[in-house]
This record gives sequence, structure tokens and C-alpha cells, in this order.
Amino acid sequence: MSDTHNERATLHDVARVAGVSLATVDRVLHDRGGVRSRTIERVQSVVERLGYRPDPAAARLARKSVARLAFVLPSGTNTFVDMLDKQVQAVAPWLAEQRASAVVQRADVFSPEALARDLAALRGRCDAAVVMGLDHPRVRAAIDDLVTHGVVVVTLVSDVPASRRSRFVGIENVTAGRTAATLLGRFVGPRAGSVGIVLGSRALRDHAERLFGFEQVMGTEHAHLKLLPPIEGHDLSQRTEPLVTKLLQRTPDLVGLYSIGAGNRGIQAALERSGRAEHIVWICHELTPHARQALLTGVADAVINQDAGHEVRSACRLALAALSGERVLPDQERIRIDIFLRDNMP
Amino acid sequence: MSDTHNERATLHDVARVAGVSLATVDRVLHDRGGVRSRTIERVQSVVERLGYRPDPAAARLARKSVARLAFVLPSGTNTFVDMLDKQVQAVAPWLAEQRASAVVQRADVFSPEALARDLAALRGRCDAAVVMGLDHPRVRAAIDDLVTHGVVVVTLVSDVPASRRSRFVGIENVTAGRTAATLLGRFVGPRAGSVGIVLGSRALRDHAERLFGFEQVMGTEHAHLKLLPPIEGHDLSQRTEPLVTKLLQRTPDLVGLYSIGAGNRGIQAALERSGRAEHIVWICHELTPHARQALLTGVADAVINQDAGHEVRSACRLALAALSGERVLPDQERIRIDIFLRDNMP
DNA sequence: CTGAAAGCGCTAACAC
DNA sequence: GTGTTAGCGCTTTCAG
Repeated sequence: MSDTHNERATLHDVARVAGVSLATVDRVLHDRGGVRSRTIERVQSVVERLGYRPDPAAARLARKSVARLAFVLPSGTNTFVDMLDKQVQAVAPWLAEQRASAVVQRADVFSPEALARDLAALRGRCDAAVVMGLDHPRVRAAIDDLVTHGVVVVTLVSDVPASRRSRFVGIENVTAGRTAATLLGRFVGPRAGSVGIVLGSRALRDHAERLFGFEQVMGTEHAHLKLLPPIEGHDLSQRTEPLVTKLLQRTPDLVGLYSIGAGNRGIQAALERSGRAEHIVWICHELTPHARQALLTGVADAVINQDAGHEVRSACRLALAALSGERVLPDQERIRIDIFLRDNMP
Repeated sequence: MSDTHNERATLHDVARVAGVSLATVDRVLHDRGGVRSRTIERVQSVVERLGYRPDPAAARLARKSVARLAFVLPSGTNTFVDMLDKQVQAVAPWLAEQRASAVVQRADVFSPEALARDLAALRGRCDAAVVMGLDHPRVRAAIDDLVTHGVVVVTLVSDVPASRRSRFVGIENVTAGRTAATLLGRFVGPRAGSVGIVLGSRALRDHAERLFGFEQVMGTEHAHLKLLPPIEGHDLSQRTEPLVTKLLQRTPDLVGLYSIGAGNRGIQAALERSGRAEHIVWICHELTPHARQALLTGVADAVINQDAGHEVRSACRLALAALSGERVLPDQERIRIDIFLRDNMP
């Protein structure tokens, strides 16, 4: 007989082989402390040798407490954020089965101070925090502080890579920007002209990264198109609409428009009112009901999307896995850069 | 107090309220028979009233037997099929945790008789079958026969809609064809010319559906392009390569090529040898390593994909859910029509 | 510091 | 036909 058994090793096996009790193995596994370091080593070596993996079903069943997840999402009127919010409500029954619960909190994401304060307030009130926020030293510090106090932090949509968050759930935004550029360039075709860019704020990491990827590909692959300086619309339709209207007026040769962030209703209105929507390739992000409409009417030519449902489920799975040491299937957690045309909308 | 409790109802609760034992409730829930019909009704009404849902974790833990899944995939040298095969191996550890196991069987999918025979042989040898096969009366009958004998059947990639299969896991292929047409039409742009089509066989439902969707959009939206009669390459590179080479020779104005099925290595080779790859927009399906390469070198312009990993996991989840009555999240099981350009490959 | 024992909610054998 | 009971593999008191 070899050391690799056909049957999975159980806690009992580990305890027996290590010559200790179930409770001690459990203490070591969840480092709850109160175990001699020699014992710890012995148990760990047995765990290793037996290739022990806890059975998640059994763990869930036995667990008394529920894991508390807190989602921190931007306040305001962003439709995509509302979709995320709804998806959190939608996973509630599933979470309950996993002995977990989730609440959503809205925070002023454009203000590092406010966000940092809200994050600090989470300490002790949740076991894991899923945060969509801006990449700023204050925010990074707040995240690190949470992690120090044992809270699992997962960043969502927009990463804070320098922080000690355990995971990021979202798309690769540089790649998304490159994808937008390729689509826009190919859709415009051989025509010459200018291309406009609208973003929420350069302080948002996802926006900055998309811009970077977009400019990269436009510069090298579609150099005959002239990139106009980006416009900042703060993700608000009331601000993007007049800005884009002015852009249209002063740029008669506009052939393409890339909208990096939110505020797409304003852009759509401006494009439609100008009567030039047909001749301008417009690419935006996130398949909200409005974007869907714009795609159907032909005002938008492509929408690059990240699946809100997938992101929320993934964030939950990763947070719970980090809390309980469960296995994750990395493949399943990769968020895709979805491209939607009029034809392949779900 | 109302009937809706905060706490989930358990089997115990149902048994107590219905005034029967655990075993009886279990019998009713899994209709194992041997229960008076009056008792059955009473139990069922209590289940309803209490909103009882079995706890999947507890069920999995208690279950002695393992559910046996059998995947039936096409034999031959199709790379995408190999990817599915690998994904089945990859979920094995997860399946083991769910008290389930999976085996892969290869069958001659182009022969209804052979496929039907292989399906019949599955009876009694598995609890659920995941089948990728062609839509043919013989195959349909074989599936129905399995279902009659208590086997859960899930179709994969190519559906057999008239059968009694419990679910289909795959993309909407008409929509996929439409998507291909939109991409091809927009990438070709204002140029005039002919568009070629290569498929495996019209007898494969997914191929027929893609063709339908493609022709639909090409005819209405890109009518200036001339659609050539489709070529059948039986999903084999040895056959597609000479066919496409001939197509290229006799069609000097070829501006686009849509390859609906497999055999893409042959098409790629033909395109490259012709020296006209740059001027022909080529769109194909499934992001295999070769397709990826073709996209990188620019020979392919877009790849429409269905995620093999997602499909396999989804098929497993649906089969297990059908066997155990667990809840499914429909959202999570929707297979997306992925569009890959050079820039957004995973 | 360590161990024993009581469940979690279900399945499945076995009794009546 | 129906009930009783012993686990599944873990977590979590509560005793030492």
C-alpha cells in the first residue's frame, strides 16, 4: 500500500495518524491558537502527507455562524452599479445555503476620504468586504487596515493592486481598451477622421487602464485616425451630454467615439440629436438597458461588457473560499471581456 | 406568527408537522413508493406550506452512492472536442466532492446508428448522460429510451430539441451565425465581392442553425456581398484544405470566409498559401490553440467561441441538479456567445 | 494546551 | 406502509 489512498482522507484520519484529537487538528487547520508548536508541526506534516482536503459540504453543515459579506458600491445613479446591487440580492438564497449573508452599502467613491471612512466603519461588522472603489493611497490604507483586522477584502470592477486585498474580480481593463480600439478601427474602416474619448475620471483605475489600452492600439494600428483629447464626464449623463454635443459641433470629421465609463444616456442623446449617429462608430461599456437599446437602434455599434451576475457570484465564491479555505476553480472565476453586437445580446 | 419562518424548514419540521417519520418524508420526496397516497398528499402539502427546500450540503454528505455521469463526445480529431474532454477530466475533483464521477466516451457522431447504439449501451451504466450528437430520429429515439429508463440526458453543443432531454447546454447557434455575419460584413466594409462558407455537415443541427442565421443577416444587411454556396468539409482539415484552395482559385473576388464548423487548420493553411489572407476577412468558431494562433497572425479576424470549461461545468451542474432536485441559477448556466479578437483572448 | 461528545440536515439500512 | 437509527465529515461547546 502506498501513501496515496483512493479514498479521501478525513479529519479523523489525520487525527488518528497524528495521534491527536479531532479538536486539535481543527485548531491547527484554522490556526485558532492554543496548540504546542511541536504538535502543530506534526499535524501539518500529516495533513500534507495524507493530502487532506476538508469536505466543504460537511464544513458548511456543521458551521453555526454565518459569514457576513459587505458589498461597498458607488452611490449615485450609475445603472451598472444598480445591476451589481440587484445581483447581490439575487444570490441571497444561494448564500443562505452556504451559511453566508450579504449586505450592500453605497459610498461616495469619488471621494477617497469618504470611502476610507466607510471602509473603516466595516471593521468588526463583516467577515469579508467586496469593494468597488478608486485607487488612492487613503483607500489602499483603509483596505490594508481591514485586512490587518482579519477582514477578507476583494476588489470589484476597479482594482487597488497595491493593497493587500486577497483578490480582484473584474476584467483586464487595458485589454478591454485595446479591444475597443480594434473594433472601432475596423468598423470605421478606411475612412479618415477624428475619434473622441469620454471617460468618468482619470482617477478611476479602470478608466485610466482602458484609456491606455485604447490609445496604444489606435496609435499603432489605426494611425490614420486622429485621437482627440479625452473628455471627463464624471460618469454623469447631465455632464456628458453637453460635452459631447459641443464635441460634435466643433469636430465635423468625427468618425468614432469611445465612451470609457458611464453617462452613456447623455452621449446617446447627443449623438441622436446631432443626426450624425449613423456615421459615427460609437463603442461603450456595460450592457445596461440603455446600451442595449442603443445597440438595437444602431446608435451604438458595440458594447464591451463585464457580466454583473458573474462578477457578484465570483466575488462571493472567492470571499467565502478565502474565509473557509475552500478550493477555487480559477477558470470559473475569470471574468470575460464580453463583446456585444446587435445580434448576440443575451 | 405567520407560516413563513425566518429559519429554513428542515426535513424534521416537515415530518413533525405532517405527523410522520423522517423516512416517510424522504420516500415522498424521492418518490421511492411504498407510501399511501393520502400520506403522500399530506406530506406534499406540508412541504409546500413550509416552503421546504432540501439542504444540498446535508444531502451530499449523507449520500452513500456516487452519481455516475457519462459524456458522449464525437470521435475523431476535433480539437474543440478534445478541449471538452480535458475539461471533463478537470472537473473530476469537484465532482468527487459532490459524490459524483464522470467518464468520457467517444462515438461516431456522423452515424446515427452507431450513436444510437452507443447511447442504448449506456442504460444502467450511468445515472446521467451528456450527449453531443446529431439531430436524427434514431438518435432522438435513443435519447427518449434512456430517459424512459430513468437516465437524465443533457445535450451539449448541438441540441436534439424534439427529444425528452432535460436540458441543452450550448449557445444559440442561429444567433451565433447572425453575429458572424455582422462582424464579417462590418469588417469587409464597403468593398464588394464574394463570401465563402465552409461547414461540417448540414445534418449537424448547430451547423445548420449557424448557416441559417448567417445567411439571414448577410442577405438583409450586407446584400452587396455575394454569398457562395456552402462547402461541406466534414470537420476535417484534410478535406477543407483542398476545397478552400479550389474555392480561392476560382473566386478572385473573395472578400470573406465564414467557417461554421471544424477543420480550421486546413482553411488556415489554404489561406496562408494563397497569399491573400490579408485581404480576406475570415471568421471561424471555437478558440482552439490553432484559432488563437490564426488570430494572432491576423489570418483569422474574429473567432466566435463557446467556453468549453463553462459548458462542461454547466452540464455537470444541470445533470446533478436534475438527479437531486437541487436549485439551478439559470443565469449562471447561460452559455455566452464569446467574440474573440486578437486583443481580448484569455 | 488537549480531548470527548453533541450535533448540523440528510440518506439508507433495517425493524416493525 | 411506516418508523427507528446509525452515520456522512466537520464545527463547536464544554471538560479536563
